[in-house]
Amino acid sequence: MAIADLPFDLSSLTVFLAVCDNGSMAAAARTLKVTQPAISQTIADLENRLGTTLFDRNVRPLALTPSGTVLRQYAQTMLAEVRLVATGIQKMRLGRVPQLRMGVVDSLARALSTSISDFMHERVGRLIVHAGLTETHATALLTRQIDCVIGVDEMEDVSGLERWPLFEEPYLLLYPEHETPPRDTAELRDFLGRHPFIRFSQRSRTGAEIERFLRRLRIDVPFQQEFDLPYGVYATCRTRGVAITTPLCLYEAGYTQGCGLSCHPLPTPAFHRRLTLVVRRREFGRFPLDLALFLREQLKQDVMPALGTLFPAFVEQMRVLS
Amino acid sequence: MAIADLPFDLSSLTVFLAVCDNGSMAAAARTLKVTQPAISQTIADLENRLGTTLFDRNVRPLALTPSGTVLRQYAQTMLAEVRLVATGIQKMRLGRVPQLRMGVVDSLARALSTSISDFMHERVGRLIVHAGLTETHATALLTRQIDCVIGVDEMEDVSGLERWPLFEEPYLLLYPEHETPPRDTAELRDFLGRHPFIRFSQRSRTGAEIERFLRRLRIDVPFQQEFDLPYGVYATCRTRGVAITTPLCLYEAGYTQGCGLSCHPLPTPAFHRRLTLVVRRREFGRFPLDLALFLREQLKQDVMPALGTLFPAFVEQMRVLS
DNA sequence: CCCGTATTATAAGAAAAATTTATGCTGTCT
DNA sequence: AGACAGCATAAATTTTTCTTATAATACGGG
Repeated sequence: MAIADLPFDLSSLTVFLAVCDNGSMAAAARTLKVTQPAISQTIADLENRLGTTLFDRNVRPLALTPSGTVLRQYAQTMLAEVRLVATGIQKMRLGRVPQLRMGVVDSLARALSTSISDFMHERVGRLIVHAGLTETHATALLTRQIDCVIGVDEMEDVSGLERWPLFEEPYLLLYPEHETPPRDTAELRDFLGRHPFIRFSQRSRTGAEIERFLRRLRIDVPFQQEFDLPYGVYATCRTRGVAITTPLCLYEAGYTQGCGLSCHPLPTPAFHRRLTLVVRRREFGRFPLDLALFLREQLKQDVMPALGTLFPAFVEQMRVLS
Repeated sequence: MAIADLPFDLSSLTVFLAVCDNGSMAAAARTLKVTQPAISQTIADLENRLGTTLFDRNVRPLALTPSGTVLRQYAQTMLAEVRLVATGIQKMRLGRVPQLRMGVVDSLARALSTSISDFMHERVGRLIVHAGLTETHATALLTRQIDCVIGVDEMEDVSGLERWPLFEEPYLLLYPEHETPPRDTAELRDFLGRHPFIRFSQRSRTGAEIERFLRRLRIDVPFQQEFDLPYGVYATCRTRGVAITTPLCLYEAGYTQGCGLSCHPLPTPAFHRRLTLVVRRREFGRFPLDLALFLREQLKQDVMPALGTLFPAFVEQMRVLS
């Protein structure tokens, strides 16, 4: 039984309008592909619930009563609104969202912000972008303070999320260009021991991954300074120090050739950073898929060429994912 | 299963709003007096049909998703409209009708028209009154060209109608006051033979009933003239002729004492005319009952005193019915 | 006026939907 | 870590809706 005590239901209204439009219950039954008694009983039940007669059965074709005439108007309006509601919800499913709050890691702000703005303009009523660390974004996503995250996926063990891989890039050593870079793990350990190590915040996934990498190589590096933003790490290295970072981070920080710093691959095993679009499952229809496709295209068309120019030694290791 | 393929139904919307308002499915279940799984399954089905998630179940209390927020607005509006529709139909049930086309026999036009106008003013959006003969009204009622009839019931054998008896009055002989009225059937036969008989249209129930009455008494009267309207019969009698009519017809025609005509009871058996309100069954809720009660009151308060003054010999035979 | 055809109403049974019962899983708080 | 409240799910039960069978009624044509 229906939980709610309602004077009618939408199915009954649909049947009622079909009878009005077709001129008889038998014809309405044929149109709706059910039997004629199904229509007869549905109309009788509707009349019972409304407490009034809707059709005059003593003439052929059926005639509407005054109550029936009034209900017909209401019913047409109401069913049109049902379609509007469904269409409105479906627009959201198909990508149109009224408000989107997104967390973007610092390293992508410069690379994507202009093109993201264009993409969002026709798809999102209101866009709110939070720059910051993935740790903060992860918490905010899980507590529904933001709706999606672009960054290093900090929530691989969390269910109920959708993930769209975007980009993969290698970590690299940033060092003064007049130095001789290390060629193996032993030389790297020695090299990092002889230079101040500037590291990313441990609250960031990137910083945490770098620490894990060094522990795997049994390199215990006392860091001299720690920064949240890629620019902070880069600017300090230009004064004194070395860092482990990525091409995108450097691109974001404004790195140029001739800035007095060089980039050197790290010793194996390969060590990469992956950027992912993360949203809660099934809340925005296909919007996240569209956004991911768009971001990949922007990375491929705009960002990759710029990175290729700046970091020719790393081109093979930077990939737009799918 | 519901015949129509709809994106949702009103019951599901009601459940959805109850969860929104109560903050949890368990609380909504208590409010709606069903079990918690009933709510859970209803919401899941609604989400499936809309193709989007409405609640985030990974936090407590439940949080609405953006789609859920949008649907909540729509749902509140739509259910408010359902109540409006039901109220609108119920107003009709309780007596408020948008348009009423009524047939009123000629003999009642003067007696009731002013007070009917007042009564209808607050109950009927648009009133259309057709004066005329009951034969015409009966046909129009059965073919839905008019909605109710006040007059002599011409449709006693027709089912599907509601009848509200209003008034009963005697037929009487209208004759020149200088004549000696007949005292029995034989004298009546002789009397009618010696005077021109002015009769009501045979298309009217009143005319037909009078003919039947005379045939029962084996009085074969060649009529001189026939009129549709009571006034036509009355005016002609004032010139020359006699007629069988009723107090209300005379009242309608403007009969006054001193007009040169007198009224005489007809010989037994008693011969009465009954006026009835007739409508098609269950099309106007209680409106017909209200109208009948009102008409009876008007007949009692306004018409009966006037008739009592004009026709003192007939007071005992004129009755407002119930 | 009668007959044939189409339509509507109704009873009973079948099928589908909705709800309940039982129970396991998950989130939150202490 | 444990207790408690809430949500999800499977299976059983109940209710609703539809179908089948058939009778009653309206209408048009002969």
